[in-house]
Amino acid sequence: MNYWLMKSEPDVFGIDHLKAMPDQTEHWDGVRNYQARNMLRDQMKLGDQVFFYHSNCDVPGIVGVAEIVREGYPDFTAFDPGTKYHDPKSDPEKPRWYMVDVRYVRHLKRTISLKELKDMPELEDMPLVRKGNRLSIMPVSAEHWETILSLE
DNA sequence: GCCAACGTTGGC
DNA sequence: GCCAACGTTGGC
Repeated sequence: MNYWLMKSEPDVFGIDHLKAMPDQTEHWDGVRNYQARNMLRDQMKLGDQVFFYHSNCDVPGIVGVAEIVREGYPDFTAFDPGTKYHDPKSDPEKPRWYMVDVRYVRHLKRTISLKELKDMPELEDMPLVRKGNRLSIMPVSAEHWETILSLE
């Protein structure tokens, strides 16, 4: 079992949106970064646990837990000329972008803010708190996962 | 709204 | 293959 962190802007698609979806499940579309794509396509496995992170908001931080319920498959929004995620270079025969399906598990009892995470010496190796890291999907070690949950 | 950090693009 | 220009992310 692997652990992950996935960022989303609550104004666009927050954890409450996920919870409100049918089956509390949604496909995680729109990732247009190769490093993140490789994780979606190759590494995320059924049952993997995910921290749901809110970015670009008043209090950026981890707000809940989700899990992977479908492994990587082509991100069809790349094929749709009508959407902002359209990428003419992604060919349905040879898709460039991938996504997974994610299901809501629970809210944390409280938001664990980015600031709080940055203040934890145990988490200084976490990519999330390192300067300039803009990846929207990143792996979380089992140790960091437990440390973060212990803050709840 | 600003801007640092980073990724991508494309001319050469 | 280099690198300048440009676009995006995301904290503040």
